[in-house]
Amino acid sequence: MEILKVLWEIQEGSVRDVHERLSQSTGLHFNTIQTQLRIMDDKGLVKHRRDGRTFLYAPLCTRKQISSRFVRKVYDGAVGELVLNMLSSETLSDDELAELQSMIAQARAKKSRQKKRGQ
Amino acid sequence: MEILKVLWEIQEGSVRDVHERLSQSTGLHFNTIQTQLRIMDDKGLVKHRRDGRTFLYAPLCTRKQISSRFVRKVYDGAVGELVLNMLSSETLSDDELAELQSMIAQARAKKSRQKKRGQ
DNA sequence: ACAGTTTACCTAAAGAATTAGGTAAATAGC
DNA sequence: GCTATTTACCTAATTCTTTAGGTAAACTGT
Repeated sequence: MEILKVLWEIQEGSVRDVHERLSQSTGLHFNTIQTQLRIMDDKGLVKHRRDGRTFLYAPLCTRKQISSRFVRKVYDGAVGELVLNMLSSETLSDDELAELQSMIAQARAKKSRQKKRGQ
Repeated sequence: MEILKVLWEIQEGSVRDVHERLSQSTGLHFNTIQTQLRIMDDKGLVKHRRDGRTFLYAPLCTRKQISSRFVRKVYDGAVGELVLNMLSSETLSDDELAELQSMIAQARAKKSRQKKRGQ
């Protein structure tokens, strides 16, 4: 997960790039990151391309995909329940809440347009 | 996860109870469920009490806790981002969206009351 | 009382995850 | 040209996960 987060941030990077950003916080060995990236590559979580002698890794899965998988696994897909849980347990700033409201309003508007078009 | 979901549903149950509800869908052996429950017990995910000769297991963690852990792990705690992602990628009915909106409105109202009190 | 069932408990095998050591080739600095 | 560094690649140890077999004790129905 930490590796993915780095790749999401830097878009693409070598083992060294990733290792540099994780070594202070995790203390993990260069080869550990290298092995993890290879395994993640095998699993299709990341991809790599050659740049001269070094491999540049890039993420293949997004936070969104991982989150969708989570919702399916834990909530059987009931996103509403997850959001409800998060609203009641996590700390959200008023700005964030306001943004969420407008996002939802947008989603509803879009939905109602789709419905109209369908009729 | 499947075991936890059963326990959340039935509150408390024996290995047999859990196994019965999972055997059709998973085909897992009774002892497999038993071992998993023991391991989950060791890890503090569930607890058990004796009822005569049989153990009754009950969940110790909630969906909410698991979700909070997920948000911390994947989003570094940025719940808003998760919700945004879910709104844009998952299918929510208009009823659900409406409910979310009112939940958020409630959360904002609560927040503004707290702010007022703090002043 | 005895046969069959249910249970906790013990054990373990196979596979995946996590970590990192070693090596040889390429490269860069002097 | 030679030393030091960087890198891919190979290997492996340790731990965790997932699954289930076996056993002995308790219990149940007859």
